[in-house]
Amino acid sequence: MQLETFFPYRLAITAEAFSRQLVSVYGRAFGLTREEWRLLFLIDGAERITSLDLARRTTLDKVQISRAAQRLEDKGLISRVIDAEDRRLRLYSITDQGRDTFSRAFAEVEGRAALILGQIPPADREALDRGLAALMKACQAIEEREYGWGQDT
Amino acid sequence: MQLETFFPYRLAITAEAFSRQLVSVYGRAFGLTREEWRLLFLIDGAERITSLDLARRTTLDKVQISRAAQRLEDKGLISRVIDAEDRRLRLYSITDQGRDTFSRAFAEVEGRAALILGQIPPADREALDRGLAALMKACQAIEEREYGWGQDT
DNA sequence: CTCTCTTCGCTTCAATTGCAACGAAATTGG
DNA sequence: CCAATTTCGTTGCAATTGAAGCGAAGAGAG
Repeated sequence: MQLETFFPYRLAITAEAFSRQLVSVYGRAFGLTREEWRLLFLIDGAERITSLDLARRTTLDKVQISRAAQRLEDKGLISRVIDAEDRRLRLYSITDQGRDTFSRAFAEVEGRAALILGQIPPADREALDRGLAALMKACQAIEEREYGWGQDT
Repeated sequence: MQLETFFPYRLAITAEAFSRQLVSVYGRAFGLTREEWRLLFLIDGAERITSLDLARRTTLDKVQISRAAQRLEDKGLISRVIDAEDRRLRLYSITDQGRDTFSRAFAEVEGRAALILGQIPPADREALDRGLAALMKACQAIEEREYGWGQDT
């Protein structure tokens, strides 16, 4: 078996290559890490959100969220306030500066993504979208099954 | 824009989820990291290979290769000898124990991958394969273009 | 041959990351 | 109402990772 033709390997390096392209945009031009980028993305879209929701909607754990949010706050892109109803929680919202930064970064990231995806013939692009959706569904099915079993098979 | 429907994000988390499934196999049952797994894969398939070739055929840099190979050698899975023709180079080869470990790990990994992919309807699986190939090609085209330009646009 | 320049692999040091423990706040059971 | 337990966010510490530097080996010019 050749490594290069092994499906899991092809998937991994392709996803890495694509991701690298986008990181080079929001990383270099806007100084954001991948975690910061994702948080900013969610907070921008949700005008007041708790860290529980952030954790639920990303694959980040609470420590990663705490540290990334800290950095975003230091940069003035988001603000955090203590929830009056449950004082253990923090409510996140985006600042004007954060909104501005995000919209500019998003435009560039989307442009870069479109540049790459634009090179793919429409039929292949549809195939990619379709296949990816199917794979994600299959992965979720397996993860749930494992969770149900509660052990490692 | 919803993060969950943003194509780059879907690609990233799907690839991560799939990869996590496989890491849980070769990681837990065989104690291999992803780098070690990839190196072992290549060395098993090539009965004597230099680190230059290993670097060329993975996305690992020379330090990652050096450290992963060190660990593989400590575990007795590979052996490294100095190339007589160019004494700066190391020649890697797999040991009997390494071959045995790899073949068992590979069978399990492939089984897990097949378990997931088997849940996908054949038509979607073909779409995935086709779309992924197209995306990889597009990424390579962009990377080469950048390299040609020699700068960051 | 000798001197310089490059390449390869390893090591060292700083930065990043992940795990576990902690304090603050809320919930539960009596 | 109060003590015990749970949950949330942060911090401290250890392990992993990345970047720069170093010695050994080879290549090329004179």
